[in-house]
Amino acid sequence: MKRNMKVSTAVIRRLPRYYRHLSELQEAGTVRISSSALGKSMGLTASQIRQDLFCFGEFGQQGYGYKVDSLKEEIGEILGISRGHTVIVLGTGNLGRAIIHNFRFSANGFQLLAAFDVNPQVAGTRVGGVPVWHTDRLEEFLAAHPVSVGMLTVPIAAAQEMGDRLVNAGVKGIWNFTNREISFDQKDVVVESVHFSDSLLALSYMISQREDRSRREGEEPQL
Amino acid sequence: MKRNMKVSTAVIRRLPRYYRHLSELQEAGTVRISSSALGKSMGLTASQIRQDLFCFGEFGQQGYGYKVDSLKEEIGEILGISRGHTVIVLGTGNLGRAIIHNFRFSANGFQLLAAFDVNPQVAGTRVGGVPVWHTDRLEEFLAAHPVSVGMLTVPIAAAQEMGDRLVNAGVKGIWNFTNREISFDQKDVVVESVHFSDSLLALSYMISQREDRSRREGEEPQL
DNA sequence: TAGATTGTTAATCGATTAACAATC
DNA sequence: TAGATTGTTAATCGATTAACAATC
Repeated sequence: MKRNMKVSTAVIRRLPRYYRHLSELQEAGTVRISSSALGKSMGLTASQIRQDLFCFGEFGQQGYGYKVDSLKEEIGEILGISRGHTVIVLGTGNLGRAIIHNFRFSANGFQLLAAFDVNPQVAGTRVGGVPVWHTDRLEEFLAAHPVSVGMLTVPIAAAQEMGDRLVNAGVKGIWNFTNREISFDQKDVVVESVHFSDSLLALSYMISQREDRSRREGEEPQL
Repeated sequence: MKRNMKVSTAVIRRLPRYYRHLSELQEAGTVRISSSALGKSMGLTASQIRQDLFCFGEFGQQGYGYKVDSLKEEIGEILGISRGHTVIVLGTGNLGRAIIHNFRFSANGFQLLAAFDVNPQVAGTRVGGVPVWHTDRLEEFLAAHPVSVGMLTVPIAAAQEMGDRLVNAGVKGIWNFTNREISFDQKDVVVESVHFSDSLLALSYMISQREDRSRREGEEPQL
């Protein structure tokens, strides 16, 4: 299941997409799929899919393709879905609550252990079944529970400070939802940011391009 | 401000990051910055930044660097921030509400016109100052208001259908927060997806790698 | 002026695509 | 067996990096 090959970030970013598409195929009852069929449905080439999988091992059968179930399973393993990862949520504002309520942590191999908030009114309550602690007790909690990932949905001004507290207490993964880039000296800490702003601005750029194009085509009607 | 050059998606994805970093520099009162200083703070090479900007024009001065204010302004223009883009929100569940409350649409050049929900109890109310319409009246609304982007925070099962309704009514940009890949026949429609799942699974992969590495190093203590 | 830094072309590197023998 | 499709190496393409003349 493993080669010692350096896996590019481009490949890493595609792995969850494979996993998601295979899950959908599985739900639809599809048993086998070829690299070309999967590629067509995902907008990739068959070569690229085979090349990506080649980084990790051999998962198919010549002349047949891939079994949807087992390929999904294998990619899940590669992604670390069955490693018992744990996560805590920092900040139970609108966004924190929304993600606690909506996001299927367990479907992605994560157990959501607790949430934290600075508001003493909220501490001691539950959000979506998850206990909320006061942020003052963060280090106490981390000393007692192994936490893989801290999810940051705190105000932008608190982002780096909360990140530092997590990292100093040994958390290795930061899932950053604040619109602030954060960084750490420890080289073994991984930061994954979800920047809504970057996403919308990229969309803004793309639709602006289309607008210009169609305006040009409007001015110069097709020959 | 424009060349006719094909701009790669890699460059497009970096533009919002430039914009964000320049905004932070501006807030910090920084007046000028060189490509090497900006690169260092963003984890890019000076060459890459100059090459990226070269796609769009000349924004610096030899021997001096870039004026933070005007470079930010120019990149904002490229991203389409002052084009008067508009957006509506489909689905006022936890996530929709959270984004309506938290996300600074106007700071990204978007005016949030309305939200839509299938729940008749919610229709007619306001969320964060934004009027909520019943989804039945979506087409009526779109006929009366120019909408650049529809933001999808509906249940996964409704994603494609709501997208189709938006696109059939002329909306060109879809900001997709559902964990379902959606697509459209119209080639001038742009879909930008925010897949929380993909993001967390990529993080899961990366921390799993670190776990393996540190376990290996623990077993074979450094020579 | 001398020093710094850009704009821009050329060189390098890495990722994607193509090709095909192996084999189910 | 013949047909299909993988695993894997080689070729191509595109993105990043390097270099340097132009110039502020």
